[in-house]
Amino acid sequence: MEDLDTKTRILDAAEKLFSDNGFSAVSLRTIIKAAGVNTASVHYHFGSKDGLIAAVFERRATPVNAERLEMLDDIEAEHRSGPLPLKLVLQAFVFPVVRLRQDPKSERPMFARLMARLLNEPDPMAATIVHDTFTTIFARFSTAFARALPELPPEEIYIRIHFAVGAMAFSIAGPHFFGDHKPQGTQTNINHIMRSLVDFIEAGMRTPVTETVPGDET
Amino acid sequence: MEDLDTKTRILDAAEKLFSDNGFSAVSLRTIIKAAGVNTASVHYHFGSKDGLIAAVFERRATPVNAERLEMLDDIEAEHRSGPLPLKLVLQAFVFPVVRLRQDPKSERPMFARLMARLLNEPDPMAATIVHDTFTTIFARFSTAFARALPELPPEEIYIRIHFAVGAMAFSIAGPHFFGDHKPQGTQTNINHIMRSLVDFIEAGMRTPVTETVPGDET
DNA sequence: GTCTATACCACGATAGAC
DNA sequence: GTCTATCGTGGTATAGAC
Repeated sequence: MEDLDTKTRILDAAEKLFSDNGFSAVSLRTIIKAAGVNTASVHYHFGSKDGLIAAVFERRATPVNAERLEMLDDIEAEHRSGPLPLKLVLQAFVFPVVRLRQDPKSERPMFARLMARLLNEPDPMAATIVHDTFTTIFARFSTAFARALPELPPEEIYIRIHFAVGAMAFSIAGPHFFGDHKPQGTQTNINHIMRSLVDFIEAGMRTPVTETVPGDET
Repeated sequence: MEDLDTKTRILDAAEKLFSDNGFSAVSLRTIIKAAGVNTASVHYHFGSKDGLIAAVFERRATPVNAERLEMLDDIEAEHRSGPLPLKLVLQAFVFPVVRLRQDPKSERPMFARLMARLLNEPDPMAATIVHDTFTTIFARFSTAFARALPELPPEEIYIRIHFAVGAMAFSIAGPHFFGDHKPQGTQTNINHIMRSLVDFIEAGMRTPVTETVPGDET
């Protein structure tokens, strides 16, 4: 664990710290100490803190997105015509994010928390990273959702994808605010939560649009 | 606008800056300059940056939560026995958040963005603030949802509330990552989005639980 | 009680020696 | 590729003026 090159050691240390505490709460000096490298090495290898964040994220996002697209390819191959099964599309969207488990001690996979953190980060740099690593995913799944929900107008699908992403991100990264109100026997296992999430989103996606009320134009 | 007392001027300036840029991106020195007050006055009146964040948030959260509870009281008064209408409960939960418009220039109400920012903040201090200002709301609405969905087990309601909150927070505060994929004619009006959100959540909440798969125990 | 001036230490970033 | 020194800015603390 200590014989890896500087770059990897920085990435590993940063990944753990960022997923646990968020980006702005973790200083480069903390990462440097945890990785056991020199002060300036982060800037040498990654240019800036933002560059490091992007590198940490993209290292994991690439295989996750590849798996998402593979699963979607399989679904589309088996349903060349007619509507796609919505549940399968949703599973292809959600499950690969959770599958990658780097830290066996943690209940939730690091990449999932990392992604959720990035999605909720107000910093415009985060938005750029998200946009760049997810445009392909967004485009491919948008059309897949359109094929799974042929009666839903594209504008509504667009909005509902955002609801779905928000629900996913929050339930993955969100602190457990109301643990003191948690009913006995609540499943905190991430796989159970994600399956519950897929059911929730599926129903939300399927619901027909209600007629527009006057006075809503932007 | 300049004759207000120091405390209010700090709160107003901070509220605007925080909702636009998030908390960590805005320095106290920026707030101080915008408010035209002295460097130390923030610490005098609010103790710390976290104290200021809490004060900014609670000033708006109090009336919003009061309105939520009023609406819920009305619903419960009209349905003394039997199940509550889910849609009305959801509207009581969502709409007051969006109603408060302090900044006419912005498309989205400041408090809504502020709340969403706070919900997604990794800092434990944010979790404390959220917990303190929302426990009553969470408890009251939990039992209301249980009355609206008598067949759903409490553990599932607990989880689904988190999905709902995540969807709401993300669609309010989330940067518009994929504006370049936005279909023509998409409604960006906050009232339209929130009504769409209520439909989405209602369907997600209503969907029956699927049987548990073995190997999911935590 | 309210406000002001000033100082302190940690942070991200950079330049230049090795 | 690595290390050290240093800069500007951030949150914070406090002593003292009104």
